[in-house]
Order: sequence, then C-alpha cells, then structure tokens
Amino acid sequence: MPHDAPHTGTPPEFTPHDHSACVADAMLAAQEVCDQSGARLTKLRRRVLEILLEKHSPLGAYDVLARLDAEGLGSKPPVAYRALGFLVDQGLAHRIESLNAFVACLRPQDEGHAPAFLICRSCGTVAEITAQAVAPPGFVVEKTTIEAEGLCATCAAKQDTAHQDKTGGTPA
Amino acid sequence: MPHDAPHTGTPPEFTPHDHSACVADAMLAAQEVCDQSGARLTKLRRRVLEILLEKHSPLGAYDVLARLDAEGLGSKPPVAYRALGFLVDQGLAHRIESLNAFVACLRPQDEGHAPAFLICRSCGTVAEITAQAVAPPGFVVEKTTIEAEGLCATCAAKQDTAHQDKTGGTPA
DNA sequence: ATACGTTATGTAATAACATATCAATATGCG
DNA sequence: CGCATATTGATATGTTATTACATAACGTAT
Repeated sequence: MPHDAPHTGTPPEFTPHDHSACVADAMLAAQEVCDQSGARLTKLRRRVLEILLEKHSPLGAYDVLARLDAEGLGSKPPVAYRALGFLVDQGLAHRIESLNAFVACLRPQDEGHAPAFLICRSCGTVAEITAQAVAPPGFVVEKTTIEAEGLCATCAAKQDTAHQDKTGGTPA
Repeated sequence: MPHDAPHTGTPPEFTPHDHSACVADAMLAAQEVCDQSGARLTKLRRRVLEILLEKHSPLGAYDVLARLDAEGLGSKPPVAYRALGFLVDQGLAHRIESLNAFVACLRPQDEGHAPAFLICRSCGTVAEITAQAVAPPGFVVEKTTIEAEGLCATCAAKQDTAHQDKTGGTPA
C-alpha cells in the first residue's frame, strides 16, 4: 500500500495500485518489527511473508505449504503452521477466521491494533481497516475478530452489468 | 434468558440465572420462527437445538454428533452438520468462527440481526450482544463476524484472587 | 574450539473439522 | 393415490490443524 492512500474512502486493496510498493513497504516494516522485538525473520519466515504479500487475498496454510514444497523449503504441515504462527504473533500477518486463511499485514508497525477485515466474496480480496472493538461492561477483551463479507465496490459494480459471474475479477 | 434482563450491563449468560427460562423461551421462539418461515423443526433438529441450549457455551459439530449418537439419532458427520446448518440458516443458532463451534440463539425472532459474541476463554461461556457492523464506503456487507475473546467479569474477578486457574468456572 | 542452552526446522502420525454424492424414506399437496 | 420436494441414512473423501519427537543451527561463555 503506497503512502498516497488516505485512511478513508475505498481501501486501496480493492482497486488497481502500485502493488510492488505494498510488498516493499511491508517487507521493510516487517524487518523493523523483528529488529525491535528481537525476533528472527528467517529465510523460511521471510519467504512465507513474501508469498502472502503476493496478493491481497488470503491463503490457506496448505496453499502456503504447497508453495514451500515446490521451492524445497518444506512439505509438512507444521512447517507452514509454525511460520504462519510466527508471522501472526509478530503482527506481520493476520488470520481470517471465517476463511481459515491468512493475509499479510500491510502496516505491522502501527500500534497493537485491533484490525477489521473486509472480504469480497467475488474477487477474494481482503482489505484491512481499523474499527472500534466491542466494549461491553466488565468484559476484558483480549482479542477481537471483526470480519465483514460481501462485495467490494468494484465487484458490486460488475454485478450490475454482468449477472451471476462466478469467476471474479483479478485485483492485485 | 428471562425477560427481566436489560439490554445493557453484564450479559446474563455470564451470571447465575433461571436457565430453564432461557431454554423454554428459546424453544418457543424457535417454533414460532419455523411456523412463520414454513421450515420444519423436525425431531432431530429440535433435539440438536435443545442440546445447544443446555449451556451458554458453544459445541463443536462432533460434540453434538456424539450426543446424537448416544441417543440413537445419528452417528455420521452429515447428520450433525445438516441439522446445525438448518438451525443457522433459520437464525436459531450461530456459528462461532473463531472456535469452529455453534451456540443457540436466545432471541431468534429479533430482526435479521448482525450479532456479536463475547467469548470468555476461562469458563467458555459465550454471550450474544448486538453491535454496530462496520460500514465502509462502497462495500456491500452481506455477513459479519464479530467476536471478542477475553474474560467475563466473573472470571476476571477470580483471576485477581486465584492465579493461573486453568479449570474455569461453571456458569449455566 | 567445544560444550551448552536456546531457537528453529524436519518428519510422522493423527486429530479435528467439513463436504460431496447417492440411495432411501418421509411429508405435503393436488 | 401419485407426484414433487424435503429430509435422513450411509459411504467416502477432502480440508484444516495439532501433538510428539528428532535433528539442526545459532549464540555465547569458557
């Protein structure tokens, strides 16, 4: 996500943008986060993050694993789950509960954020936004899961013209 | 949930209450919902709802299945998943994504609600509350998943006195 | 340099969760 | 009744996730 994106309006994930800047920024931020926390962004972990960063769509653990296997970096489930777990622990990636899948975080250095996700069911793109967590009386919130599934503006516009399109678009 | 519970304050699920009233009210409401929609609350489906209503804690599909099996009502996964799917479709139960589990809905007749859930990690109780859905510009929301995990007021109070208690309490 | 503690990775096996498919039966209705 | 539809039964398989144990790599103090 390039720096020119404002915090309001349609999230950049849903529209054409300079995706290489997303990747470069996120990888740089990831390295900084690890430097600060003392965690080690090893080759495997770095590669998994790069794989997640290829698109603004979540990947299942086994999708990631297939990629690692093809590259000779590992073939057994724990390899993928451990790397993904590390990234989630460091705030470099997020788990999308309603999809049992993972997306890279574009702004890992931002606070101890409680992120929310917009999931387009048509193109599969996921945008991360900030949202208010529920704040009930007396309940100590430790973790929030806030996900909204529907149609992004781009796909919603397409639905108007072309009906029952199950293929979806191809945002970066 | 008895009628004397207000909409604000600590959700009744987390404190002692007349649970038989929860069950009776919910079963009555479920029958009404089905009468209205023309859906059939069969013996199996009714029984699954009763099982979910036993506690304000979610049950996994296989937990439900084990109960059904013990009662001679079915032993294969599709039996449980179909009944649970029916209940979710009718709004009589909700799926908790972060737990891969299901809870009964206590107020199924209330609107086409977008519920939010408070999940106590200590006692396992889940309270259903109403919350604002995220409303991003241009994104057409079709379904929301809003879950907060943490400690209910009761369990939080216990943590103060007894440390590292992993057994949890026993709310209804 | 070597021994030790720690962190990370490799591997096997299995647990846990979920769905596709097809056959059989039950229910509602003209 | 006889048909259409909804539900249930049963088999098989697909998908996601974890436990347990073994090995390798790294840091560092001697």
